[in-house]
Amino acid sequence: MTERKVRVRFAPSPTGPMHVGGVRTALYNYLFAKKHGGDFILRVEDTDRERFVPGAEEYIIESLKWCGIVPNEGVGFGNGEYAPYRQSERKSMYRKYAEQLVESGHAYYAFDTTEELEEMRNKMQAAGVSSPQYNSITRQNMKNSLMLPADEAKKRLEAGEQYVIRIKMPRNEEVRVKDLIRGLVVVHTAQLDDKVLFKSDGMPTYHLANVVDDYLMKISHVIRGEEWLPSAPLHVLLYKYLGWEDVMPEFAHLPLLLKPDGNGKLSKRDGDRLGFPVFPLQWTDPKTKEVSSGYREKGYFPEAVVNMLALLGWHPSTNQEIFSLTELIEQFSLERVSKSGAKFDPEKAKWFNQHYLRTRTDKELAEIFMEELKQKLVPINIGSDLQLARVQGICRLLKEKANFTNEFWKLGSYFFIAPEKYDEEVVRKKWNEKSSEFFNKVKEKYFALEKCSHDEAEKVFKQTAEESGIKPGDVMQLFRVIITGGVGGPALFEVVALLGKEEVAKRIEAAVKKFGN
RNA sequence: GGCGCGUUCGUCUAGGGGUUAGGACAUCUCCCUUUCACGGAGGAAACACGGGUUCGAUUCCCGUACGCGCUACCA
Repeated sequence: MTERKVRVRFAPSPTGPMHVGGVRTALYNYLFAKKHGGDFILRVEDTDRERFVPGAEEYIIESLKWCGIVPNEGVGFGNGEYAPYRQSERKSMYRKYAEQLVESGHAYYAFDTTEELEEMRNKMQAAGVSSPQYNSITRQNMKNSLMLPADEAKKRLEAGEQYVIRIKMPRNEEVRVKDLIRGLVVVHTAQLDDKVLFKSDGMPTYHLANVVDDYLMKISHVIRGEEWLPSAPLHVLLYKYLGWEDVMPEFAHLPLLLKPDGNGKLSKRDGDRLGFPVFPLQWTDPKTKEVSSGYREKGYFPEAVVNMLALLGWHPSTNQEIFSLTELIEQFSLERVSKSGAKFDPEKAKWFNQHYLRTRTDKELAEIFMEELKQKLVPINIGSDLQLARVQGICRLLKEKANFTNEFWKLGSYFFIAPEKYDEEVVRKKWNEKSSEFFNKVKEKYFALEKCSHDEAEKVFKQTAEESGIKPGDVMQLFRVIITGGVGGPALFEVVALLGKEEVAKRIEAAVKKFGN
């Protein structure tokens, strides 16, 4: 069994946008597969038609692509040898396995209607049973092929009566599930119920479909969320009853992603409430038109999201925090996945993004920023190389100040538009009777310069100050306010150089006009 | 309620029978700096509780508490 080729799958249900917890599950599957030279498969588990949401499948595919978690085979990724990968398209394959289980005595037909099931539950609750189950005891009072006379069950089947197939859970056995993260988990079948395997609409439930597909697709490791741990014994039993025990995959149940404040599973609402995305991509609900924000649209880099998610529940033996996807593949192991749930931390997510922002070249950032500038209708000549070079220069300064590229405009709009408002406090404190004369002198000297580089600009400024008997430090802040309107920002003479002497002159004139006398 | 899983700084975590319990984010102080940020230095900050086992337990065992998950013809 250890000789088997590693094949893992990510098997989401298209019931809505996949959130970051799903992305992390996909990521761990991907890392594990790549680490062992195996395959990563995307299988869409759409056995529940009621909950199907249009666009959800496309959303999942696009999200994986954006994150760089690319499956070897599966829906949207060039179907492979085991196609189809959408369970709705595999519908015809499941019935025979369900029937095989009936024949071998491990499952049975049940004809109970929804009303009858409800009645049974109500009765039992009235009798003090808090969560009634359809199990080895209660099944004796229900309408199923185990209790009905043999010919009646057959008759009902032939008459086309609606039925489901349920597993015949043994009365008192121990089921042992070996989990790569949690160790051995032992459950008694007395606690388990006769789960429906095959629904009356001809579709399998998750439990059957999952086991059958994993078997057929030669899946070697099932890596999924912790919410599946309670049903893992059922799956183990299914492998046994189907005669597939020797090729049963290994299980690894991942800890859950928790909400940043308080406790509980991270949910869609948390993002809205706390103001950070829980989805990789922006999503518009097709019915309500409600929009949920996404990491991509919020300005996160996929590397940052992947890096952050990788460390939420997994840790290498070193203190390394920054990982490329390649490094993650090299170092990943299921043994180092933690057992407890991880609270999601938006602040750390921001820190990761800041890191990756600084690793981007000025040119890459300029390309991103240009897109935004176009939309802002900034009067710059987008097509020209000269302007690209200028925006690159701006990005070089701005990337040291920002966490996200979408903060560039807020941080650096003064590169494109002269300030309209000036920091009042600085003006009030620093502007005096000598200011107009001093800045006019600076302006003239800049004009005399052939090229107003940042070195030259600084030298000239300081010289002028000295000549006027002013300490440079006393006018620096004022100069910044005249140029940018505000008090913070990149090295001032870098800004001056990028703006050019004509623009600087204009801004000095505007300020002198406004505050002079 | 039942069953299962979990519990180290505020958060993510390392560690593991004898440690000054380590790192990162956040926070605070200082340095750098014309500003903001970056960067650097430092500070504050944790083994849920109770019993065992042991010379010694945060680490192993058992309970308790708390949290989470599951308990559908949903996945």
